[in-house]
Amino acid sequence: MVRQNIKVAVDAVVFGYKDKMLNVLLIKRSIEPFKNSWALPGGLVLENESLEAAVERELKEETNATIDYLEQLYSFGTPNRDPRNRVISVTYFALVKPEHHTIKADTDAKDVAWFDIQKLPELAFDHKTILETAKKRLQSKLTYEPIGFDLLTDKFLFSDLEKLYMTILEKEIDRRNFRKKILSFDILEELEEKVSEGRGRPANLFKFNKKQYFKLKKEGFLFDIK
Amino acid sequence: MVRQNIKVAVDAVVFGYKDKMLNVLLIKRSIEPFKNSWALPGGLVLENESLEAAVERELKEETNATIDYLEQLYSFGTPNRDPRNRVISVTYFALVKPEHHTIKADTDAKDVAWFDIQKLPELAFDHKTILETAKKRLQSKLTYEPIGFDLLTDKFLFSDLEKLYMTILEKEIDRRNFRKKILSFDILEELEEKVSEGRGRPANLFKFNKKQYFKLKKEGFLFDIK
DNA sequence: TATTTTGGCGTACCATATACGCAAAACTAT
DNA sequence: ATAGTTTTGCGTATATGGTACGCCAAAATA
Repeated sequence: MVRQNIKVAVDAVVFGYKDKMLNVLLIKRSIEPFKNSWALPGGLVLENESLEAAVERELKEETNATIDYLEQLYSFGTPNRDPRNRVISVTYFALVKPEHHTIKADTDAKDVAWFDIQKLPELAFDHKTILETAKKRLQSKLTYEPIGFDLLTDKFLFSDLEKLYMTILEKEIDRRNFRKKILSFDILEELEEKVSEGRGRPANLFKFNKKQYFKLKKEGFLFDIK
Repeated sequence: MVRQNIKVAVDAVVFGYKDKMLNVLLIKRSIEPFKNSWALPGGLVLENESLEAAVERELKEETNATIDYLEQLYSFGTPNRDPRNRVISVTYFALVKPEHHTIKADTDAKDVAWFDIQKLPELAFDHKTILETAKKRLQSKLTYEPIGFDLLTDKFLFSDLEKLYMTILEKEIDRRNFRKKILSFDILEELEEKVSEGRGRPANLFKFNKKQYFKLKKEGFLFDIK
């Protein structure tokens, strides 16, 4: 076999929806290169570990995060993306619900933090590119798969869902048409509970019915929000 | 840095549209493991070569193919997908126009061949899975990007395009509505030339206007065929 | 000359997207 | 209290685009 000394790493772009803004989970590097820079969580794959297992392990080790959605994003392999060695990185795209937003609560949390996607610091390596790729994936996927629910609490208000879509897609959405469309899919469960948020008419809580969604999907239903 | 001995390979699923059927380019393995099995073209990435350069080099070496469209597909990294070593494969998705269908014409061609996707032989490693992933990508991408033209000759008949869509999407398409839709996009150039194919009324030749497509895309146009 | 085959244009209908009016239920200020 | 404001939730009208399909033209074949 040809002599080859390329290392294989995994990196993850972990999105969370916090304070009505899209956030990303970053870690502060404690070693060179890019010491003290912020970077995506990740690291080298172990000898006998699948790629997915590697991401999950790194996220657990570095951020203690609980992941609600995970999928492969893209592989980055430009020869000099890491100044030390040739490293190709298989990147992943992850979503975290608000109930899992507390990260590294057990140890000191100064080296891992959520960043509003609008106010990002300089990132190590080519992580800026990776993050932009992930953002595009999130935006397009939001329109044809119900992944928005993996960024909200189990019980949520319709206005939350609507604001999430507007924030991530960066455009205005007509409240009434959006509601009509989503409800027509018949994948939400309307709960009895009502919530009053200070002002305005109290709203009903909803729950995403995953089971129902997969049933409909199998029958040919396509989730589709313009 | 952690000790790690994982090899990095690239493999390509190369599609061609031949005899009104979707074809894939395969090579016959001359060494173990899977000696004499058919497999996707590919091989290990060289130390200082980008992933794309590696695919292009392997395709050139193994098949002498000229590629008209290339994009990354997915990375496969299950620990035991290669019985020898841990190998992760970054796979690519490629399209070849009919004018570039002749492969390995300069040497003996017995170890590389086009296969009708409906009549595939057994494939080495996890290449069957990779091919299925690629086929799904082709089917979905065909509906939202004008990649069908990279499977046709520069000048083509409308009926060719229509048959290509029906073949790849595996469904009937209404001739008249399909024509109306595509023409409404204003990305085709109607040539003066007419072609008579034996029987029936002679048809006009068309050309895909790539420049015009990118201009419209930049202005917000979305290619979309149901 | 009649028939078959493929090309090309046009129209009618139906589903869905989009725009937007309005009342109910809470809070706030006077 | 009462009027004004905010947010929720439902409904309707209209525009747009998908889909079904009729029809004729032009060439080859029988």
